[in-house]
Amino acid sequence: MNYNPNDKDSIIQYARLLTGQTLRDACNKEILEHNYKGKGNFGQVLEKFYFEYEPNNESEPDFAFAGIELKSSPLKQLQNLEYRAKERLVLNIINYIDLINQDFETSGFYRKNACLLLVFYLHDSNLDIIDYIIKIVDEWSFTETDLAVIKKDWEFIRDKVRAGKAHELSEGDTFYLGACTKGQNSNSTRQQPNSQILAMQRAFSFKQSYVNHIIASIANESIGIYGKLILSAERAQAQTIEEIVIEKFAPYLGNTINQIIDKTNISLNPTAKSFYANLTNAILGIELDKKIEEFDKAEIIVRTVRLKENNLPCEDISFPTFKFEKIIKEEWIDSDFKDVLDHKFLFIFYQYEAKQLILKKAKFWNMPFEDIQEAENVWNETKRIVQSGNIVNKVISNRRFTNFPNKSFNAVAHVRPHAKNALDTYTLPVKDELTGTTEYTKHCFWLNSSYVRDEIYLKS
DNA sequence: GCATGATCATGC
DNA sequence: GCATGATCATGC
Repeated sequence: MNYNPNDKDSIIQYARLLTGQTLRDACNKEILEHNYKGKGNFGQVLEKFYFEYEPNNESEPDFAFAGIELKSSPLKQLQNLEYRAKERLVLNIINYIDLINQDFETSGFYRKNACLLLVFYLHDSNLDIIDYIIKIVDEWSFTETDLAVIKKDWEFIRDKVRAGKAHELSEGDTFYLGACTKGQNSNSTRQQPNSQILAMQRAFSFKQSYVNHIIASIANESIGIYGKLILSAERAQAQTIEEIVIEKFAPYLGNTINQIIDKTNISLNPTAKSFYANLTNAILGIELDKKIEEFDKAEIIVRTVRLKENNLPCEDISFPTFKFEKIIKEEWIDSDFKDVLDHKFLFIFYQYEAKQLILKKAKFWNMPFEDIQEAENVWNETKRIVQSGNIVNKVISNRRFTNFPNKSFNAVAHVRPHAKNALDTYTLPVKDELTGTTEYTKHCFWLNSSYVRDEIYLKS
């Protein structure tokens, strides 16, 4: 070995030598050539052939004596050549049985991950993993403020498992630390305490955006201009992000938009671009040109909804368009639609009263388990329609009506166009039988306005 | 007044 | 040029 596995500085110095190299360059060539058979993942090869140890038991850090856990994770490169996390950073698998009897400070999660040695490599699907270029290597541990948020996330996950709801866990439940699914398919299940229902195997993980902030901090680079909601670790220990945000909204509930503008002492043009986003920033005390660090790290999707006097949103809630060719190749479990529904949302409701918009409610929300199953039905039906080649149901005065699941198909979501115009299309994998067209107006999934009213606005 | 098709406007 | 959040238009 070229380093001392019991000495933290020695481990980190040795790890840093990886920067700019590939595993093929950095590892002992004879050992690698004799033992690497083109199988395994990057992390395993890194452990075996660079650090030259066999993966150890699950509950202790990889370098137990030095208290360091080795983690490697892929990067992608943006058009402007900056690096971003390609995916979430997966930490230890959750043992549902053990978890419910733990406290955060003495938990397996914290013992194992309190100090991480991070190795980020540039992913390239054309290359063998031992030819990936390693870009960023450094030790990292939680800031005090983030640790307080993560502790609350961890406790939320533990308490849900305690309640016998491990099978209902969602990444949208929590802010920075998620319980991500781990395993090839929905057959990767485990027993859970306090329920007979088998639960998907899950692991603690940092959300992809959170990993970007880690990368920025260790690479000392900026990924944007941010304002903070939480100004001290003490605040993060005392209150959740949710409580802090709801508290900031409270003084403005019942106010008209003009009253909010007056109170926050900002100048906003109501017809301007990101008017509602600016108003939200003003209420939260964030400068208008800044992104909100905590929301970004937690991948919170903020949506402003205008309600009619009868509580029904003026519009349904849209999501990004899907590609017809892609959806037929996806499985639900790793589909884009499920991914977005596994996020945490902040809904901000304004309601028309006597033609004035009044701030009524700010609410954090993530889709309940049973509704995600409903959304799955919509997704499955959509995939089926695309595969069938029966997109168009009828054409009436040049308007083409489709067979995609509509509002009466499902109480949660439906599919509708979402395009620049009717000629803004994606290619169809199967030619449409009725019209013979090989491309179709871009569509997306929408949350039904009635669902938003009943399940998000009206439910306390 | 709702359901569904169609489109706008901004920012990256 | 396109993705995204938001909104308009038409017909029943």
